[in-house]
Amino acid sequence: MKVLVVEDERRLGEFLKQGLVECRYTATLVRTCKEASDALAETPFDVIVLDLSLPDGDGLNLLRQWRESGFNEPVLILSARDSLEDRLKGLDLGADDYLPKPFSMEELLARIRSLARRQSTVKLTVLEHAGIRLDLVGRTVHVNGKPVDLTSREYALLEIFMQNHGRILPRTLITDKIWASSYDVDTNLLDVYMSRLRAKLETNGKALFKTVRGVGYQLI
Amino acid sequence: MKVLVVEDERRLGEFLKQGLVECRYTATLVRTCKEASDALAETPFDVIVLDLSLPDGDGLNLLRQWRESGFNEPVLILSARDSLEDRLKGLDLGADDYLPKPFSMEELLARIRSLARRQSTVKLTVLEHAGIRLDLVGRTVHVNGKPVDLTSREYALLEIFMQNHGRILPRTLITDKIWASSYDVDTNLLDVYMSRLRAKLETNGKALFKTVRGVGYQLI
DNA sequence: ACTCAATCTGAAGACAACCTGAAGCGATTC
DNA sequence: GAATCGCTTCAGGTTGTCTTCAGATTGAGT
Repeated sequence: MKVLVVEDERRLGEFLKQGLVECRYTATLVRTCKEASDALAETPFDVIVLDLSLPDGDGLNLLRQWRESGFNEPVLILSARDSLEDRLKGLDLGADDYLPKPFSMEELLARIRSLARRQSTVKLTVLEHAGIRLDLVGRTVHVNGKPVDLTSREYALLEIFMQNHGRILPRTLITDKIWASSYDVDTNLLDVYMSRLRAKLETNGKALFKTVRGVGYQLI
Repeated sequence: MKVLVVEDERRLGEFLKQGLVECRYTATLVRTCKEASDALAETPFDVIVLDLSLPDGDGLNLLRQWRESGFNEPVLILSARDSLEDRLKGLDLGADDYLPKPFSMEELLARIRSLARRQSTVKLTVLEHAGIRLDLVGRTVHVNGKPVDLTSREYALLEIFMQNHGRILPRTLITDKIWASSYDVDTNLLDVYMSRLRAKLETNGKALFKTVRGVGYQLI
């Protein structure tokens, strides 16, 4: 999780950076508008903490510039100006949050967590749905608490479904992911593997995978 | 842009709703946890404004429940409790913003805009109209929250109507898109499929598709 | 290097879902 | 009230999918 801190006052900047690092964020500290834009152009960040008063320009202008050129990273504004108008202006220019000084480190961290959570579509290590538990790290699968042995192909297939449950996945989309590009369209490998997955997972009789004729399959 | 307001105090609730409507949002006002969950299950909202003290439970528990069951709509908490701990708790339970009472309507609107803006980048994949929800990515269809199975022809037909709802679509325009150019004009395939779509979608009795004699059909 | 087991692959028949055309009935227009 | 257009139902035909099985391939252990 990478955070960019744009803050010209050295002591506050270092304090923020240290607090972030302690919470296992990767924090980058810059002091000017120019440095900030350069850093942003170079690598993507998950959250940006932006102070408004900067030596070479106004933070609000910088923000407007970013939004106009398509940067959509979540921005949290940090400011000593706490009039209502300032807050409104910041939010309408594309800020995602506005924290008036003075603030507690705890609250800043909570708000960063809130912003980051939304952004990252939550990189979970365990997928769970419809009684199926799939551990991405351990590569294990449990159905209703009981372990199930899957071969690597079967596992890859299930993972695609678990990460897209509810959606109807076209056959070509699935085969592209599992058999790379060298997939012969005339073969019925996918049918065979769907049959096996069903046999191993649908133990209690009720269907987990729905067939959509002419299109593909759906994990309900 | 749809906003769900969960607020039990009637005067404040109406005030919020009116303010939102004046800014051209579609606002729904509910007063209890149960009503809120029901509304959310039925249709998706772009932003949810949640008061913490509700007659039938705590807003924070409600929020936790939602997040655990996969609702990821942006939530803005509205609360008289403005201790730091409350704010932190709310944000870490999955709230996207926290606005202490008393607040100005202007600021609430600015924060809602900020939340909605972020959300709206992904929105184009779902068409919604007349109680029908059509997910273009997942290729799924829901009517009043309930999933409906459609064959590929039926789905293609519905998609045309959803992307042109309100318009009167000539029969030839529809058949050209679905049966390509090799469509025999003497057949009544379109009639057959319209009949099937109606049977599957018009469950509650009221007509969704209007026939325009001699011309075509219209999704109201 | 060899053996053995597990997994992967391709083919074929059975099966079921969907598509299609026709026919009878109902509704609307003139 | 006749004619046209649209609605609904049904059965045959087509096509996609399911299942099984045997041969090929891979990988681990000796």
